[in-house]
Amino acid sequence: MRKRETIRRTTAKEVAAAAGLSKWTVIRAFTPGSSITEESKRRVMEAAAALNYSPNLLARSLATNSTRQVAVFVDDFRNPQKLPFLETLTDRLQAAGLVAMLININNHFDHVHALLHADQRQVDAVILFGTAFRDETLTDRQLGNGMPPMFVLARDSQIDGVPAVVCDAELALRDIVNHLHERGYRRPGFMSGATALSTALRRRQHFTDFWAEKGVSEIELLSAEKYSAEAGAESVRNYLSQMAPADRIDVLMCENDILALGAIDEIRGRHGLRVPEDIAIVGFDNYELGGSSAYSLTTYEQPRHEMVEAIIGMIVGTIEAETVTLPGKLIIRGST
Amino acid sequence: MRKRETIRRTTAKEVAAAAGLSKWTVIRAFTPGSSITEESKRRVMEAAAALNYSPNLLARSLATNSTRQVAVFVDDFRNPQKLPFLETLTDRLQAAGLVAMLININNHFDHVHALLHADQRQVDAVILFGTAFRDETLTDRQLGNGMPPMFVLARDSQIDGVPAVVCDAELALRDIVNHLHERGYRRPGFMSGATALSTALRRRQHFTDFWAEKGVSEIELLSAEKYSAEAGAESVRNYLSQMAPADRIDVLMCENDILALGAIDEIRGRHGLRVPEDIAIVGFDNYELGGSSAYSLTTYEQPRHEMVEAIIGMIVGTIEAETVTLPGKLIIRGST
DNA sequence: CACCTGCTTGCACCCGGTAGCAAGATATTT
DNA sequence: AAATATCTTGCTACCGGGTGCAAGCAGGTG
Repeated sequence: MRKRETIRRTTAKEVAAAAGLSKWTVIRAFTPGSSITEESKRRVMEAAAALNYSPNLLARSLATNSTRQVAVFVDDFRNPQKLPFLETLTDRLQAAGLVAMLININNHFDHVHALLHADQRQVDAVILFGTAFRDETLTDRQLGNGMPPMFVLARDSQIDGVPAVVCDAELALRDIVNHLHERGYRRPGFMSGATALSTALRRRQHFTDFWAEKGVSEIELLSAEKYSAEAGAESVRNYLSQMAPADRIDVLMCENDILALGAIDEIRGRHGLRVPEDIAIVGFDNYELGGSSAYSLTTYEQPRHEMVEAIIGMIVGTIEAETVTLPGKLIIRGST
Repeated sequence: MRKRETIRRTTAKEVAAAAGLSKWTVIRAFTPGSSITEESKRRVMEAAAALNYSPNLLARSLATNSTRQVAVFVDDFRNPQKLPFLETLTDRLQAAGLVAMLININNHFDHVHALLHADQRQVDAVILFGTAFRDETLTDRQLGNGMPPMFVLARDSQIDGVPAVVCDAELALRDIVNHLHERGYRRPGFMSGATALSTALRRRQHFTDFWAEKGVSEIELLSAEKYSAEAGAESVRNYLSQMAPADRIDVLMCENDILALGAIDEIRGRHGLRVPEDIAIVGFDNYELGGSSAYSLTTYEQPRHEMVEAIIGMIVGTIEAETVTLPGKLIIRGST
């Protein structure tokens, strides 16, 4: 680890010697609310400043059985929406005196590995950010037995007893379908990115249900497999090549903005069609670039700050609910 | 911390009792290469499995003075390029048995705070990812005195003795300028996102120098203050509104793809100009969306994987160099 | 001036591991 | 079979703090 082994950090004991007090008094000076005279505190602080001392959080964590570290599991880095979420999440965690351990869940490092690792590091909580265990994985009794509490962010929890914070999908899809219906669209399509995911299924289900309420029962289903612009484009390409112009959908809702942007590119570029005149497009997430004049994408914004505050509330224990569902905001732009 | 205080994890001592051995033997069973009989190891492993034991990495870190945690400082979450970099970085760190602590540097939590915090958590290294201390901050003697080793990723180091891994800016700008010159452009402009940053200045300087070699000494300088599509668009808007069409630049190099995408939107949308016919555009980073047919942005790709491998090599000590400069790749598309 | 109260301070022991030594057990040599 | 070499195992001490108790000390009271 390059040099680190040779590094000598000052300890409370050394500060104590310098200040002519015991190490416990030094620790008290650094523990708010503990009983210590002003005079001793001053002497400790002077010595500490001279020696550049600060308490070893590792040792403290070991003794107090609380690390104030939170593992954040992420398994999909393709969605740029993750970045502002990570920004808000790290910011609010830090404000709450916590720190994020970012764990990349992938083929080499799966959920079970990651959870075991996080547990070994004694994290205070695990945030499953946009990811969830598959049901099968759960048969492992790795869970429960003293594992750190888990929380799901921005996706439905699939595990009993694991709370989740989500954007209200029912409200979102109702708003979207109402808007599309008002605009006069009647032949809707839905593009999912990964049909196995519960969030995906939920959005699609609500989309279908609300259209049914409007008397539209036929929903064209496209599937992109991955959440990337190319995948979105490819999915549209397949659809358009199979479908006679007269039978085409007049509006396509994409499960997220990235798919939507890829879809728009494909519709305009390779097929020379217009958005929204030939096919209208709706996304989900309000990714910055969708708002640019090139795309002007109608989308739905998740209440990022509120969601992050809620999950932190769950972690620190001020919120008890099992599931927090927060309303987002429909952003109407030129693509519909 | 919700429940965590009541959680009881099994310790080596308890496993020892169950297996009828001492705690040291239990620990040996979990320490590769230590001297222990097959029989004892089997008994320990059985007891450990039954009790669901795994070693406490916190305690180990305290005893070995090595946490295998690396703090990653990020201060700009606007650039989507950060996300694939974070993906690669976390993946490779995990493969090396390290884990990333993601720290958000912002107004509430500045570099000095963050460094102090990282140090208190005994991280093995700090990666300044796309961020660097300003020179003034360094007058603090907070550095050096046993602080964890720091490494700068994707930006020039501004601190003596702090190694950096960067994409070769000289090579990149030479390739870009050669390409633009070949294509026949002769009136170049350069848009920076934050002129205070050394990386920005460096790219601009090379751009200017290589054009000078081609006999073009006048470079129009635009400034966007921030790295966002809007900022890029605004900067172009200001420029176009001030400049008579005849005097305009014929190619604009933007410091990164996000600025470039904003610039393209603005040029096409509000001004009805064509890219590349009226103004050609070059970006930097090869952000996925720039490759879409809507933008088809000529750009330069940083060698992400090599850069990440290099910085990890520095951290684990297999690479000694002070600065590693790696060649990237010019991606020529329709915008030039 | 003795006595009680309450704050400070030092102490033994603990958190859950690691390091290195020495005794005990086993294997090898002569 | 005795002596020696090698491997196992348990132990003490330690990493750098935190906890609860008891002694020390101050101030206030009768």
